Amino acid sequence: MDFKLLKVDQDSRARAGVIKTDHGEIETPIFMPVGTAGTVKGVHQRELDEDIKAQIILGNTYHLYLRPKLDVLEKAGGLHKFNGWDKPILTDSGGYQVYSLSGRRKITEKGVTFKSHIDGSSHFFSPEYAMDVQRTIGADIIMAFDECTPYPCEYGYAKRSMEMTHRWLKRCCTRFDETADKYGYSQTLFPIVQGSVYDDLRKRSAEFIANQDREGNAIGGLSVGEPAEDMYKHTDIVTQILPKDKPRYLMGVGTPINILETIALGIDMFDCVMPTRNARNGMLFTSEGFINIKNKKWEEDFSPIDPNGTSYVDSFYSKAYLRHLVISKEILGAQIASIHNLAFYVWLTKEARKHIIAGDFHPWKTEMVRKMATRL
RNA sequence: GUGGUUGUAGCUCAGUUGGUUAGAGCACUGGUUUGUGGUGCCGGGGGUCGUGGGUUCGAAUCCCAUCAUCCACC
Repeated sequence: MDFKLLKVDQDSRARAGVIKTDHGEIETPIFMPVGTAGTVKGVHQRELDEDIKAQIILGNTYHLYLRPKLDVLEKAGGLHKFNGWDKPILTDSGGYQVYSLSGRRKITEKGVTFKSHIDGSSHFFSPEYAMDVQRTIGADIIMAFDECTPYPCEYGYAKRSMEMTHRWLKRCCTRFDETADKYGYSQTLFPIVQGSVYDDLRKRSAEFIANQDREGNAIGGLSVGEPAEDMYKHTDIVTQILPKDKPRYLMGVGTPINILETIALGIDMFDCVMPTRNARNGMLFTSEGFINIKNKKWEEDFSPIDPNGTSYVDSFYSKAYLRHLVISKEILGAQIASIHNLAFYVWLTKEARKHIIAGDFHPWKTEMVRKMATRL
């Protein structure tokens, strides 16, 4: 993997760059659609590529490991071959599920024992095994196995958890470095900064992660319920420490406003379930604001979903029809809304990049943030 | 025609030996969802308890009549 920084904004720390992988280039800042179980829910690979213009998607280690299971993925020749997506894939390590499955798992220094949500069976992930699993899935970018602390989280726990995540990271790096790329293309490992909402912990963690000198770095443990101001503050602390010549990935973020604000702080990569999950529930993001398509006021609005939208669904389908589909829980409703929202998210990051390069990112961002807060 | 069953929110139904402004789920309506368990979560509107009488301090609840419903038998 290779990262080239093309331009840094004069009024903020926003950056435009290019990540090169064996599965193609990624222009940053970039939003990465989440494809938990090897599929971006409700979206065809072709739509992802041609309509949404996604440059990289996510897979989830925990989910893929449980289903279809590793032997199937290995026989398929990796996730790219299995699902037909030949652009880059990043896998989350399962660290987030350690957080979201609390109650079904037990964390020790060795690793995490967890129970499958599918059949209740017990499984164990060590940092080493999380590397092996992600290599087998065939991700281009592999994430370190971490503990994502909840919010709120008391200082003592946050500190101990962060220190364990750092020790786990060492183990991840060792295993990653002593194992080979699996399917003939290069794989890389991103470490993750933790530290909850404590300035000194975030600073320490960012320094530790920076010192590992991997090809890219991530910030985790945010967007777990803390106020947006805390998210910005800690992203700010961390991006001032992480190396400038490597991509920075803010995990799990966020709303369009969160994305714009943290691009300004120097973030290059984002992922979030919001555009797809909220799409399934009728929330649409547009360049003029957001829409709850289920609202009665759209019942007889036969105008296009989003006249400014970049995807074909935006002009092809009307608000009234989409409202009908979402309310009727028709599959097509989830598909149309997901394509729309993902196309918008990718457009938003692409547009940010354009303005960073053009040199007018700051005024553009200020105006966009204002619009994004508008309920249509 | 006779005997019985059931009538409570748009739908499916709870509702104690009679006891405050009659509840739930779904539907409707508004908000929310941040490294996805095809979801959660929070709020709101909506009922002359089939109808008409009666008993009682008090009736969805007990009594009578009536209408509707379904079942069985002539």
